[in-house]
Amino acid sequence: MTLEEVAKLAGVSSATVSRVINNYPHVRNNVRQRVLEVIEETGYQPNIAARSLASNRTNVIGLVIPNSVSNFFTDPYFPRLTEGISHTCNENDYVLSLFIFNSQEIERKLFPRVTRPGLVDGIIIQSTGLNDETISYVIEGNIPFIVAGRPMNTPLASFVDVDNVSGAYKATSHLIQLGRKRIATITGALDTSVGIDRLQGYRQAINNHAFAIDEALIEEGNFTELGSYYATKRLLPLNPDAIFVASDTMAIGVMRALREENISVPKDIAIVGFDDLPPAINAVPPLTTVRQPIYRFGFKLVETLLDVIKNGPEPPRRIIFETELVIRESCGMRSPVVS
Amino acid sequence: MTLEEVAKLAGVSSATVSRVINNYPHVRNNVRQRVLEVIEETGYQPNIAARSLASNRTNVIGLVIPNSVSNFFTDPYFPRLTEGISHTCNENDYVLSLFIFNSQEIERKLFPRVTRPGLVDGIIIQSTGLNDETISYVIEGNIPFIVAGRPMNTPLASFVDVDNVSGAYKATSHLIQLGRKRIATITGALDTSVGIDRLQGYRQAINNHAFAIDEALIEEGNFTELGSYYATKRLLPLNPDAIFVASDTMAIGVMRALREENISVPKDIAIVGFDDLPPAINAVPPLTTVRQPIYRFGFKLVETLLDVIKNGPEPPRRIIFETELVIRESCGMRSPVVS
DNA sequence: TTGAAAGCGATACCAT
DNA sequence: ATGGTATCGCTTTCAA
Repeated sequence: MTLEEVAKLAGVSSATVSRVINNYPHVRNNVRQRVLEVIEETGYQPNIAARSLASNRTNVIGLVIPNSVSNFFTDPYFPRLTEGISHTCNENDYVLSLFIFNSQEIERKLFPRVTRPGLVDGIIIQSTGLNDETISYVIEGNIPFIVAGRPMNTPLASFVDVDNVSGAYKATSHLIQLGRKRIATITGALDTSVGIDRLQGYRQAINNHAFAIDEALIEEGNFTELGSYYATKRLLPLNPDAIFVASDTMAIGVMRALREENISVPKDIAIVGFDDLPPAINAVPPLTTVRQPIYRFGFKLVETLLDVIKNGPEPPRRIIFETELVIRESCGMRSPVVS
Repeated sequence: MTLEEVAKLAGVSSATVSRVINNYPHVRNNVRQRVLEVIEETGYQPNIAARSLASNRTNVIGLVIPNSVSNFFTDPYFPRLTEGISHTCNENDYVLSLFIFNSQEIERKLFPRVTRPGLVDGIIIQSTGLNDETISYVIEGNIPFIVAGRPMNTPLASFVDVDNVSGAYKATSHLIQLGRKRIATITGALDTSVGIDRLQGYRQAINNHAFAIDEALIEEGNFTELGSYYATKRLLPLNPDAIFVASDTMAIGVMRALREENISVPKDIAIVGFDDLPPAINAVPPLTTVRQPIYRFGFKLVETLLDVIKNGPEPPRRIIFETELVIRESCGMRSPVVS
């Protein structure tokens, strides 16, 4: 069943059918009705490939996960983000294609295919921070794109991010205000902007409250539960009384390590995480954390990308979401209301 | 840059360039070389939409998550599965499109779009068990498809599944052999084939070992951590000494509930989970569980779907993976080797 | 408001 | 082994 056949059945030209399908204004109402009836009866569906070829738009956007994003499958952050992206695509009648590059080899080989003409209208690329060779691929590909997370070394790129610095600042300041003195941090991977920014927020908070920063209390994590578990073990001999952990997933690992050593949270060590994903609520004790609007983040990525596709890359869009400290029990201060 | 232009630059016809690109045999070697050089120099990339239209193949497969799959964003099972699917698509030069339907309303509205001609060559659809109206949509769509998980009420569909019955049987039998007498189970959602099959395996094991089944010891869960947390609270008054939990994610919720009540695992209550995902290893104590080959599962889904696309739906393919009991500490029997 | 017709950029058949 | 060309099914001018 093609446009042509529908046109014939409705007794109009294929151009008119096309107009009806695409909701063009200047079609007489009874003609529109007749065409819609035929479409209904025949179950006609337009051929997407033909439409793409003729219109030079695919109505597909790609989500690219570079191989350097190591925690795509272990951190619930990404499924949640993907949900927001997918939902927003649906609402805009776009299709989402997923490009996950498991290794640098695959990435090198396959990346050029992502930017082939007639495949996608634009792409969302997960930021990886330093060494972002992926972003240079995209730029070469000469295709509209937007970065999820602050890209480094790429001043002209549009991106959506949360204010990781201020989020980490809030978390750390909170621990300071509760009277903690030896506040450690387990960072994210420090070759990512997220990891770097959250560490910077920690440093600023410590500095602003006139403590000296003890570099030994800074342990690099890698956004995994296991990594932070070991990082905690390394920290314990230094007797911290609080830890700001750069993700909820990592905070779970911290709590596991502390439980093994019979160290009480929050009495002996207070914990604040980052993300506010389900593991935070389900932790024992429930985790105080920095909430970021992940779903809206995904929504905004798509919305902004569609804007870039439509109106061009200039000027670069820079969208930064604020975060919110969610106080539960792991920081030692009971929340005034149950959250 | 188009085929035509490449042809002109190489001094051959567009048909020949097409042959070179698609690795046809009968092209003289020096001609092939010349064309490849021009492609290299110009950075030519074929237009996917045009190719799809002309060849009537898109080289795209769709992954459909019906709205009834409620745990897509909370269970690490799905990211892992998606990884396997994505990787296998990459290897076969296919693109993966993701269709997540968050609500029945969206699903009804959007499903017909998935099967529009020229969009995908075939789809993988996550099974939801009973009331699989989604699968009937696919069948109506008249497009090659394969079901992830055993479909119910759809005898003719090809599918890939794991042997959930025998997996649950192994888990429950293990608890019996360890001398547990009051073995409860927290099931998956019982409107899914996974939930039903794992419960059946539990029943068979109890029956075969000449216990009577105590229906009160069967609590329905919904594959979420929180759901099993509450299910556990409901079970405790019945004094079970073991629980077979139908997923690792749910087992985490069980352990949380037990910890709150100061009930020791495995001393007071032994636990066996299902899946063998990272949370199982990271649990305290490490979780005995039924391992299923999730990544290979994804691989096989794609491989089989490509076979269906190529060779037609008949006869229906039925692929069932075996499972393996992984003994850790939550069942009360120390593993002979550290795993 | 509608129709005719020229593309869009490949593939694949038919010749040679 | 190579070229010519019809064709895929739609969109989008242009003219009426």
